[in-house]
Amino acid sequence: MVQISDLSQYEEQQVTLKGWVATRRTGGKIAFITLRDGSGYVECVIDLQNVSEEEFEAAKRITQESSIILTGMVIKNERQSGGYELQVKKIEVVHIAEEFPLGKKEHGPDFLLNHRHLWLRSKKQWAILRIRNQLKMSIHHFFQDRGFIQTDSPILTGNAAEGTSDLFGTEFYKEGVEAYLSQSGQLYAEATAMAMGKVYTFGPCFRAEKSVTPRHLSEFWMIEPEMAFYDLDMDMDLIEDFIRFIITDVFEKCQTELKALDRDTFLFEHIHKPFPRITYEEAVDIIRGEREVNGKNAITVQEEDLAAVEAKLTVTKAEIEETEVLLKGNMKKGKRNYLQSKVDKLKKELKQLEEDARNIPLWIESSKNFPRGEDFGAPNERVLTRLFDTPVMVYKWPRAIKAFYMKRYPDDPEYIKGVDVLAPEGFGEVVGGSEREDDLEVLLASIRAHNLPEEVFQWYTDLRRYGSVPHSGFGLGFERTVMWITGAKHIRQTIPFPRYYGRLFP
RNA sequence: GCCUCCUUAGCUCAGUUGGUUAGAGCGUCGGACUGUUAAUCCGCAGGUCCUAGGUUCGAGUCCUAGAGGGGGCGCCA
Repeated sequence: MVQISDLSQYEEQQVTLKGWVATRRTGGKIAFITLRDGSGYVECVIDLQNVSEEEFEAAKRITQESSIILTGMVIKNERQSGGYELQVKKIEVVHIAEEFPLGKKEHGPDFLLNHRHLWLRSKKQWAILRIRNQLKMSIHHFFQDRGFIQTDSPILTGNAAEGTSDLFGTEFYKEGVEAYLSQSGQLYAEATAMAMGKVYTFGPCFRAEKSVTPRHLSEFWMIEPEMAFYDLDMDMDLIEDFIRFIITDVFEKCQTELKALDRDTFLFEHIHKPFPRITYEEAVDIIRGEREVNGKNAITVQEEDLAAVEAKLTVTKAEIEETEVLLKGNMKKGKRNYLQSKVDKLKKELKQLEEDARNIPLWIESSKNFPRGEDFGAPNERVLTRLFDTPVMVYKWPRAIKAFYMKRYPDDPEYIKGVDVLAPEGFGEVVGGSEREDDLEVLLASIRAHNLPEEVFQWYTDLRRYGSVPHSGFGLGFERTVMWITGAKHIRQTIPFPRYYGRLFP
């Protein structure tokens, strides 16, 4: 059996392809079927000169997503997107599909999610899931090549790493004692690092947050490396190498997929540059417009964005009106369809622009009045990353807003040795990391200060009793990274079957 | 949890200050077409206007409640 992705090896040869009908167009004596087999897409030409009358008639009855086996010659044809087409000689039908619910016309998000099991077959979802696969392999390659041991944290745990409010719990193990689905494997990764040196986990995380947003799932995957004898600077060096490697590797290996997604190449063109490292306090100055970045001011940049949105709003409105006037006249059906779809598209853009025009002023206010000492909100992250071409690393955070296990600066104990990596183009946080507190007494005090139950952290504090060492690690949200690389507008597209508050099926 | 917008045919959407028999495109089905790539031509079918109340001579349109969905914020990865 030949895969579509390998067709270039079979030029001018006869092959048999097995797959599904992605699209089809029939004529009187010629028909076209775009066949997909999971490895790729190929246009197949069914010419009455090459097949029997019966087969041609059968071909005309083949519906979208029917499963078929085609035998024919592989012909080079520059007009086709893959460079090759199949001149069909024989058609075998495996199954004629019922009317497929997903057509060529655009669909709403809820309809698509309800048909996720079928939506996966569409070209963009195919491309995203292939990039997801490549990203996973690139991550493993990066760590494996550097002597890291892949390890697994338990998925069911008695430990709540950062509070219990957003955990899924069950009383299965002992009456009155909650077991939780893990929200992070970090604490266990730390223990494993003390045994193995450098480790990384790649496992599922669960958050019972009722957040229904384009960036949240209740079930997602996270990569959490943990390294013994690493301080924050070494951690940041590793993070930078890591991000640059995975982005570059995916970019090199997934050209076809990125093209199918119309992903612009801005990210990939700038990723080789050094990532700026700024402290929290410097970042606050930038957000509030009190410090400039390469001559760019956060407030004025947003005001310019708003002006641009408003200008575009006027232009779009005029264009819609103009097109609607045209539509009132007489014209051919094809022309009408074209104009109608243009209006639909413009109206959709208009909605988005109106949304932006409503929101940007709120974001500007949020920037101007940002209260020093607090954690960044989405608008603050957005404007900060808006000023850079590459990911930006923000380190040295106020102790009060970060997790209990992060190490204090010995000479500046109100700050901790933590880093957030914010992806450019307004994307926001993809990595959070820190050097861990390795002093037993300081750690215990921190656990108490956060009102966490000391008993369940007994084993964790043991790591500071038996050969405590400086160590660091970080966490990378896998779906967030897929979203970033693919440019997907919604995190729900980055995992085959997304789970979030309100969705358990399919 | 808060703010905001939406729910009309299988899908994406129109539907004017409340007024006869609710429209379009796509898709399906039937037919025409030898090179198509969402958008050639002709024709058929397809609707409890989200649900429950209310106002009115009359409600897809107005009011109230509920359900579902989108976007923003918060929480975060």
